[in-house]
Amino acid sequence: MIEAMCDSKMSKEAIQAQLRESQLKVTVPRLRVLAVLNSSKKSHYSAEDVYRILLKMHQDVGLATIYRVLAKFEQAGLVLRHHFEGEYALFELAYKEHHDHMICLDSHKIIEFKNDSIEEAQKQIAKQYGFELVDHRLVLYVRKIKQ
Amino acid sequence: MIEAMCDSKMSKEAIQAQLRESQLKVTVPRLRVLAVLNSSKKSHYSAEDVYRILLKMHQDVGLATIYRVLAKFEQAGLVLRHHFEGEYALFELAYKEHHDHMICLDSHKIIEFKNDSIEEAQKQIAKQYGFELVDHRLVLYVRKIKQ
DNA sequence: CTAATTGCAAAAGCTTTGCAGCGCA
DNA sequence: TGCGCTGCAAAGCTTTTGCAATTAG
Repeated sequence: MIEAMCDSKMSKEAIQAQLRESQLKVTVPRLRVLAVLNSSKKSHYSAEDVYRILLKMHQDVGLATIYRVLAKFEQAGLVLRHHFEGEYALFELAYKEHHDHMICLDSHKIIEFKNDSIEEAQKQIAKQYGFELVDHRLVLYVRKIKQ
Repeated sequence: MIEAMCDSKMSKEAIQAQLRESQLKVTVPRLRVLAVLNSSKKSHYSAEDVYRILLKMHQDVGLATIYRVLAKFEQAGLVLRHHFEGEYALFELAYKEHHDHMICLDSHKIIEFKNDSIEEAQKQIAKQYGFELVDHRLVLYVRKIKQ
């Protein structure tokens, strides 16, 4: 079967390897979902996004399956789940370097950024309160500066 | 009519004033919702929380109304909406000093904290990218340190 | 071969909306 | 009095679940 690679940055073999490393069974739906997430079009997808993209490629996967696959991926640490706008979840591959997000309130564009001093400060704050930092979410809501 | 003050930190008059200042009509449901939000029990409530608390006090307000009231309050800047866990929204009064949140993954307790250097760094980052910071959400997911 | 995975449809949250009646300013 | 607010029930969305059939290892 010929699978359109969805403009993926990764070979099909590499994607299969991602699954095996995570101790996940290699199935057609999982490969298809990973191919979409790996595609270079954008990096944040809702379950519905993935569903529609696969529909358009005539590589349909049931929406319920997509939710189950994404949940498995998240559990395996392959994928991160975000709730930027609150109504629905967005997923992105986790293998990238850690980063936070900036969302433009005008264009709804998502920009990724990283700042070490903020990362470090977070750890310190958790420690101050007697906790260890497990994870965090930082989202900046911004607007283009008008001149 | 005698309104149980729901252990509020604010007098009924002060709560009415909050509404008038925001140019909102003073109605019974709005006063009741504000009384709950102002109560000292906790500071983050879901719409359902507010609904059930008012039920228990025999000061029922329709759930739909609570959602509409909270939306109005948010719009007026009286209330902040959070999506800590993603599934549902939590609301808190906005008049308090700005702060971020730390959530214990074991106890689900919500701890508020403030850190000026992080606040400042955020502004700088937005600026670097040609944006102005409008708002932000920082949530730390933590666990008690085990000895 | 066995346990895990899939697809479909149905159900389950949370939240919003339509509409008729009520209430604040 | 007039516009906005409320309640109820119904609808909307995203996400989850039950179940029988299919598939990976």
